[in-house]
Amino acid sequence: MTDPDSDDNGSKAAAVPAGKKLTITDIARLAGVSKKTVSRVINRSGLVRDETRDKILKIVDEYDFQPDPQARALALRRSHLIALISDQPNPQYVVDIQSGILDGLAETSYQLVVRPCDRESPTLYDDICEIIRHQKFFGVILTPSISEDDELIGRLRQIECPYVRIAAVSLDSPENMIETHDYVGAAEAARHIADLGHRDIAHIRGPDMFLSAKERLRGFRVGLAEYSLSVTDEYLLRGGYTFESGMHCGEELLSLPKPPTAVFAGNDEMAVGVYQAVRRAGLRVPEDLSIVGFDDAPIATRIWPMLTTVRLPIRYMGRTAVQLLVSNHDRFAMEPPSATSVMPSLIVRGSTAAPSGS
Amino acid sequence: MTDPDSDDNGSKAAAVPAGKKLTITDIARLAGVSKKTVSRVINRSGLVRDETRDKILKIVDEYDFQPDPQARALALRRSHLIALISDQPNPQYVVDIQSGILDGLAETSYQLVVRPCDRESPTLYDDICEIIRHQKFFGVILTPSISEDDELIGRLRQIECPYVRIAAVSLDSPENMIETHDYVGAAEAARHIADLGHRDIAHIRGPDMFLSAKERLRGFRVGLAEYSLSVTDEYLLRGGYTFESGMHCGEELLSLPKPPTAVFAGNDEMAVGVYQAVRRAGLRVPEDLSIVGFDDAPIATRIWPMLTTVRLPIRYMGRTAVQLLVSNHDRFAMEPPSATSVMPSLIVRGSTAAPSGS
DNA sequence: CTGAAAGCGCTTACAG
DNA sequence: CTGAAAGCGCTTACAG
Repeated sequence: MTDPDSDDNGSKAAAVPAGKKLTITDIARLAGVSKKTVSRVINRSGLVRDETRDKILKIVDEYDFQPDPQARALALRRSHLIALISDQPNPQYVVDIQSGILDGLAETSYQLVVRPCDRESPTLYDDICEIIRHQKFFGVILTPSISEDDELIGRLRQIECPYVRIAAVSLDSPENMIETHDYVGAAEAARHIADLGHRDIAHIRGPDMFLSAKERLRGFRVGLAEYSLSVTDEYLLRGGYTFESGMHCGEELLSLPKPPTAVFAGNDEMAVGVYQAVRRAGLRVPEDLSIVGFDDAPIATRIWPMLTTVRLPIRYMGRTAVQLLVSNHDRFAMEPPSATSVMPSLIVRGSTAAPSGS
Repeated sequence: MTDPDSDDNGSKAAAVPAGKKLTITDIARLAGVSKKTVSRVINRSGLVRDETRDKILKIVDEYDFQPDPQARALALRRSHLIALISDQPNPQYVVDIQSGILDGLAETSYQLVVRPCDRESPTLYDDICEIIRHQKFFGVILTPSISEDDELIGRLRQIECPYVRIAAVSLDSPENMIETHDYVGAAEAARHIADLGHRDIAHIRGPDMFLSAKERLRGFRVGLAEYSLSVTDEYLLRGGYTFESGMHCGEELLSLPKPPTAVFAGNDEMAVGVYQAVRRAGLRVPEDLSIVGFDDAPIATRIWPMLTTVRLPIRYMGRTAVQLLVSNHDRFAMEPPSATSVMPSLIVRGSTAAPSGS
């Protein structure tokens, strides 16, 4: 009655209620040390005798003790919540990135919170900073195109929020970047098209807001240049990374006095739009027009003929991003990733062939 | 020096540091009441004089005070985290459900945590219960097919975790269900096909694990029965809700001595697989085979001809699910949804036409 | 190397 | 209707 620790069990050593979760106090009592020492072991703050540490770790393991996330967050003023901040329109990209992040987070106490955003919102920066502060997010992962927004990054730095940006080129110091080198994939696409013998080659670039649009165009030009080829002005169109814009650009290209024999679309959505334009014109892929996309979206293998495209290891990128983020700021929780840069690869399928004239 | 409240500001009323966030103690001091009274107002526990409440609310508004989520969760033993537990293979479904949930959560302090799962995992139930207990999730939202798992639901009840299940039919008491009535959509598909004059009608059903597969078959049969039609055994195939399975079933149907003139695929993925089979056989959609899908996935409008299919308001379902979940257990945070049941609708496009023989 | 005290920002009985 | 005390389960200076 006078011992506050023996609330629902008389015996001391066995004072571990079955269903109830242990606290750091229970562990301390079981190990015969103070809470502070247990805390030190859990947080690997060193300065604990090996013997003491081992004894505590044994008990922690035995009872599968995990510190309460909310209590910890309250005391540390920092949660174990990681937010994915994204304005990605491609659902497959979103799901793959999430899967990758969750792969990286498996077996840890970190949780993934999803925070889509809209770059058009006038209160975007304030909203993001406010939620980070209020929820005490451990850090955030940013995908294109919001990852390319330097003003947002400035705000994140200001509130000292750890972040990792996923983008086509390096925009930041390496510890904050996953680079996807879209440039390289686009150059590969160019070489493939040139190798097939095409000379009248078009490109439908993505919107200015996406750095990837610029990079894919740049890489494509470099790849063509290796064959002394280039994209002439009338063959260079601008789409919006949407199916509809791809279709319209496709129609425009096909209505040219001399239509191109091959087109590299900035992403698969637009590439599929070009298929549509080809069909509507009563023409065929790849006989009348070779098409290359970028993304390797599911539709690339659903459509007929299957789309030659460039693949990015998106799930792997998610895993790497979270490893980078966590290992930078909690080096005991996670190993740093072996590489922070990934390479796109060309997947050749049925939508590309030699031009029929050749 | 002797007043602990005046840490970085001498004046009392203005003792509100700019960047720092206010706590309930600050609000109490500003309002000249105790923390407990502020807490009562925030939690709407009544028993506060109107005058006092108004004064406090005014200050809460003025300083935009929001209680600390971790402190609250620690004291209440319950967080404001809502988990989406899902084994949905369709990325568009996942993204749409998430968007809907986030719509419902906008302007609240609830956060969405994503927890994909694998029904094959032997430790699935334990893993889910453990994470719920440890993170003190406010509640969970379940999508097909995991939402159809009664054993999991039993475990959730056991640990008293609030949940909402999204499923084709009612499997639970109404306060825990969003019903999607796949049955109704499938019956519509049947009527449409029958109306066009088809008599040799096939169905590719989904896997047993999905209740939706059963319901879509059931609804389809009922719709056909209204026209005194039925699906004969040789025209009833089983797929796996995947593109490949749809293609194989399509090939099987086309190789029949008397192939069907129309097929209702259990989802769009399989429907697109049938397109592929038709093309490989050198035939055409819809001239040689009419095809109807289910989902209205993005690909439905990308493929040629565009796919006649059944649409479910998935984003709306997500919003409704979260409204139901939160309003059931925190009636001040959210209004209950106006309806907990949604209806599928048939979208007629180019993949269906009268049979060529007619 | 280890611990007692105070604190993170809330809420829950218990008084009054 | 309102408040002082204790507690949720952790960690942070500060001692020793």
